[in-house]
Amino acid sequence: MHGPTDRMTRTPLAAGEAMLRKLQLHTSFTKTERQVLLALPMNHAYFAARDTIVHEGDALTRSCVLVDGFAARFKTLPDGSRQILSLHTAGDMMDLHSMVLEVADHGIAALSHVRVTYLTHAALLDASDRYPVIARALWRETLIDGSVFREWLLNIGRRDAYSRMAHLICEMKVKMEAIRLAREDGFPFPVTQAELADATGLTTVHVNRTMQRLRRDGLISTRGTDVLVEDWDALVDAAAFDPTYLHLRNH
Amino acid sequence: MHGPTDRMTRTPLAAGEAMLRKLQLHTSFTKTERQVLLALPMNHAYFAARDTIVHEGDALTRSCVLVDGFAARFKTLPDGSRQILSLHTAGDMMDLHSMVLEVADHGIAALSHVRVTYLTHAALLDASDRYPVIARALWRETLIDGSVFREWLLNIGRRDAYSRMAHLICEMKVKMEAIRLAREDGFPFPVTQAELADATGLTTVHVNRTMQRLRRDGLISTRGTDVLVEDWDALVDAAAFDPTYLHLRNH
DNA sequence: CGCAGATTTGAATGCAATCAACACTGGTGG
DNA sequence: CCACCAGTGTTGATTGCATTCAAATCTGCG
Repeated sequence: MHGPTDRMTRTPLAAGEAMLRKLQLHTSFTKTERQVLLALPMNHAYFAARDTIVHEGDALTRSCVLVDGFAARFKTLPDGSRQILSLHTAGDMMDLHSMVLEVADHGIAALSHVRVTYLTHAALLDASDRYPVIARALWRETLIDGSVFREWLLNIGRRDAYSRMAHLICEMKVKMEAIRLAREDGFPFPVTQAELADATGLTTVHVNRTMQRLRRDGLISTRGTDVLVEDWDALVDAAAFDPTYLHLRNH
Repeated sequence: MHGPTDRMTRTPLAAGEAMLRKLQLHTSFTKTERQVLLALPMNHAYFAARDTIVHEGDALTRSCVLVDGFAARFKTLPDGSRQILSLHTAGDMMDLHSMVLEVADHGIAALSHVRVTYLTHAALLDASDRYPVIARALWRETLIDGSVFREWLLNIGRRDAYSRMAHLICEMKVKMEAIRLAREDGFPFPVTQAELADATGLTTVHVNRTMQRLRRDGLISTRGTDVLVEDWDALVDAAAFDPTYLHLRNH
């Protein structure tokens, strides 16, 4: 694993935009607040698929925003088995909690070629102190994060493999739509079955067979790494999916 | 289920103390801040084992603190199956996140006879606005909450039944010790095997057999509803338990 | 082409679920 | 006082979902 391409330059506009768009899904900002957020000092870095963005146990002084691509947070057991805790898309602030907790109790890995932006905790805390709405928005972002973990707990603890996979696909579709990265002919989902296995608590073999069944049943289809939902109602039904836990305004 | 005994009187001192002691496990307060926290208007209520303290989907204007007894947060599936998301002991602020998220995306149930204290969101937000340390402490509390969910995700997704039960017992022991409710001869754990099943994503039958094995292997023993850890090292080893995720100062 | 990573398939095994009783406990009421 | 009952814990037998192990395609790419 050759380290990231780390460019200590001012961030391109799009980086702040991705974060802002995401925060605006649940919070309204004034013009000033938007400007403050966009003016935060940002460094960006690129990672290749399979790179580790943050290592478990690291002490952190900055949080990272996923600007482009797919990433996952994970924990590993001494025996090497891995559990993916969450999947992330553009705009996600993946370790905002480290702003307060300061030590990474889990790792973050790139699933595809990825671009991330770093925000120092110092700058975030400063903006939070000066603008209560920003503080509240960041807090809310971490709370939604927690809400998603709770849903995943239900997913892994009580749904069977079929329902579990269906639920994961529902979640990804809704997330991709929220940030306008889903199209009529499906959404990109460049995640290997081994990674899906780590995310669902299953094995790759079983993920494979379950995905086959979802296709055979006409709920989804795939083309390359894109997923197309063929029958949303049936998928939602199979998953017992209720998007409330995502706390998105438009859902 | 007959409603709670809801007494709209000033809270007895012990209620605020329980919360304060818990917050002080990770945050240092000045005398003033402590006084502000203890002076928050509190109403308390009692519930019997099996009562529902908060219903899934409720709109919330106050958060509750568990003062005495055991409680659990849970989600249910349309088919009636239930997943317990977390177990709580004295001092836990079980739905602090509702302060910002405002709708209960899960329920809270009493596992034993229970005493809770209600804090209005208005009062909490006011105290947060005036004392940044309090705001930070409450945020940290919700972040630790999220950290525990992540560990449970690993627990349920990747550990087998034996390791999973062992991990749950390790967590409870550490939590009970942190609030000084554990003694030499064990700690109270009045949770039925059906509830343990809902917490671990197993069935009651399998929980029963797994607990038997933990006893037979000499890792734990039980007396009534008390649990005594007979071999902590072996238990930690079986669970691959690392208390970092609890973010307690003394561990 | 040749190789590595990813997907797919097959067969055998096993962990945990399911179904069904039975035992034990504490509380209730006749 | 004891019969009764509900909830909890325990045990046995059976089933099945998911794992494990192994190997055969498939795909992209240098």
